[in-house]
Amino acid sequence: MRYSHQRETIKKVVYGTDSHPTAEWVFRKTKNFIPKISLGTVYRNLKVLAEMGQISVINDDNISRYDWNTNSHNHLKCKQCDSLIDIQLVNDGLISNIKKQFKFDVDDVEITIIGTCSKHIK
Amino acid sequence: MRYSHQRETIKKVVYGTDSHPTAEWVFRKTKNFIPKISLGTVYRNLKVLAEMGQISVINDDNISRYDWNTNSHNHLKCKQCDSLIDIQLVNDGLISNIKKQFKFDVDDVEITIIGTCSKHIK
DNA sequence: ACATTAATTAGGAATTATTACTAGTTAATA
DNA sequence: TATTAACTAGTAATAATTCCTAATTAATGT
Repeated sequence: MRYSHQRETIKKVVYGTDSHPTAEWVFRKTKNFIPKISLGTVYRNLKVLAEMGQISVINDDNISRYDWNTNSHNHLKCKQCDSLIDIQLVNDGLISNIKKQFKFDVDDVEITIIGTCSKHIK
Repeated sequence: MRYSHQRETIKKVVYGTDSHPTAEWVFRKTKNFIPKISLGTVYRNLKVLAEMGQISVINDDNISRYDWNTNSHNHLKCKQCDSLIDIQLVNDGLISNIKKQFKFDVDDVEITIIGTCSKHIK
């Protein structure tokens, strides 16, 4: 894998936010540093960064969002502001239970809690 | 809401499978009963059925899948065969914990366990 | 420094999933 | 049976993403 200024910049952009941005958002932000960058380049590099395990991909309402946090974690999703908030739920035993109960080899546990965040509870 | 033969047939098709089908799949199946049905009609009715709470929508890898089972439940997703298997995890206390810990009003908890199902473990 | 080369890019076309539009059809009601 | 508003088929439009290709560029050897 050759060095690429575009890829490094895209990576920095993703690492610079907690907002779980979309490709489009990363594209707009990266344009501030590389005005002629193309959207295809952003998509391609987000994909390779994910494949290299340097960022992770979140599947939110049928659009992909990206996250510098590659540790296993969970999300609160607020219906009002559409924001994703990182949380860490402890599921001791869950994985081994699943394995026993369903003979299912667990790679990852995706948990998203849908609701209303503190800012939007009236 | 007026009766519609198309909508009833689409509903029966979704209720007739455990496979969490895509709109495309429902379209193909429904064509066996109504050959001239259009894909737009399928999408529109899947949406209204979901709005009426008669089916639920699952967001899987950036495509929508539909489920007759509208009770809160969870899924095992096999990477090998791409199938979704219904399971019921008990999260006693999870919701009230989230509420306390994050001041977050929970509507729904989405849990998907990614891995390899029994058929594909070697 | 310079030439070689294979990876990478910009820009645009293509693809996929989904929604919107419209003239014609149909279920409900009187 | 006539009226009418909801619904449909067929197609165009949109949104997110991937693919394609000629030009550019990072890495390597000279």
